[in-house]
Amino acid sequence: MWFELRARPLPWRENRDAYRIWISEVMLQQTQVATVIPYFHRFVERYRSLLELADADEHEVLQLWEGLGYYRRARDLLKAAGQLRDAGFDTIPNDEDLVRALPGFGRYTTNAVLSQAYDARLPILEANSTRLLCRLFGIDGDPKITANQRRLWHLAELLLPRNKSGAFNQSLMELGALVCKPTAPACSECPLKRRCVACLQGRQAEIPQHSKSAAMTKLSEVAVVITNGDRVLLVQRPPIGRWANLWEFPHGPNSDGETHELAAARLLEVLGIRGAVETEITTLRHSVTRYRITLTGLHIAYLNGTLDSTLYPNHAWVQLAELTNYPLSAPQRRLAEALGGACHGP
DNA sequence: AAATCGGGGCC
DNA sequence: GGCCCAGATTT
Repeated sequence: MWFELRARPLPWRENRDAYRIWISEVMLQQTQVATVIPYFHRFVERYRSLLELADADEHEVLQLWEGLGYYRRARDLLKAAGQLRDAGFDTIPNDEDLVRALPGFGRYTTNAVLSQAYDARLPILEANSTRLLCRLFGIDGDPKITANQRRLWHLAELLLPRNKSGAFNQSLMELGALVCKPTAPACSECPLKRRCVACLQGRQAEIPQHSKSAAMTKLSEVAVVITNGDRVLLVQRPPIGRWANLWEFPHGPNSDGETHELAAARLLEVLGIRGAVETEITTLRHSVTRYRITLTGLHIAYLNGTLDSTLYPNHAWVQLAELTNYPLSAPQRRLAEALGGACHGP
């Protein structure tokens, strides 16, 4: 009843179209409601139904997705739509096992879509309901650890009412988003205040406990060293992009007057690579092209230092000592160790 | 169990 | 600048 009174009039709540609910749920993964709303409008206006989406051009879908991030979500959306169309469906069917097997449908999204569209009696657990349940039941420790995940999913299932499970699931999230907020929860207006362990004990600020992230050493600049046998290449980290075998370059010619397509080709040539590497070129924004380079059999190390150009072919003089203190991920560390002293120069 | 994928909002 | 957000997939 709290939900019926206080629920926000969100665009995907206008009806119970499983297609629209699906799009909204995927967009909402790791993305806040306010951010999603304009994207949702544009998307469902361009592709009004599952069948329209199934026939869509991937490049166009990705363009509509620009700014949301996690572009795999958009690709999986298209894949799933195609699979459903090929199987003869014109919308998301009310079939848990079938839907769960589609790309992009994990436990949360499957249950969220089917409960909202069809009142399927399936529990959900996400950021808002996690916070709410942790406080309500006084669950200590990091909610992300496996044991607590199991407890929380179990609770979500236990609490699920016989009917109207869709509204119930959404009310958990809505209450978490509007009242049981991460900081400064509005406990005075919470319908659960008399049954909430955290509220009764005044421990709202301590629950849920957030895991302490690893200490990070600050970097002014970062570079990458790639070796293939006796060939070594030093590449400056691009201004955007993350730790991975991934670089992004702006469109158009670089400072040396060569196109970045050519620069990428030169990079591969410097490394003496033919078949071992594939490049995948995607246009994300109009200003950025992404090159995914699969570095099979190559060694990569990451290191500190300031560089002033994008590509430095054949630089073997970089000191790996500069690697110190940066908390490399496990695969990065393995690569760095495998590289060993190969980069020690004069 | 851990790593990866991102961009925007907020304190 | 660090943390958070309607997670899924891969290893």
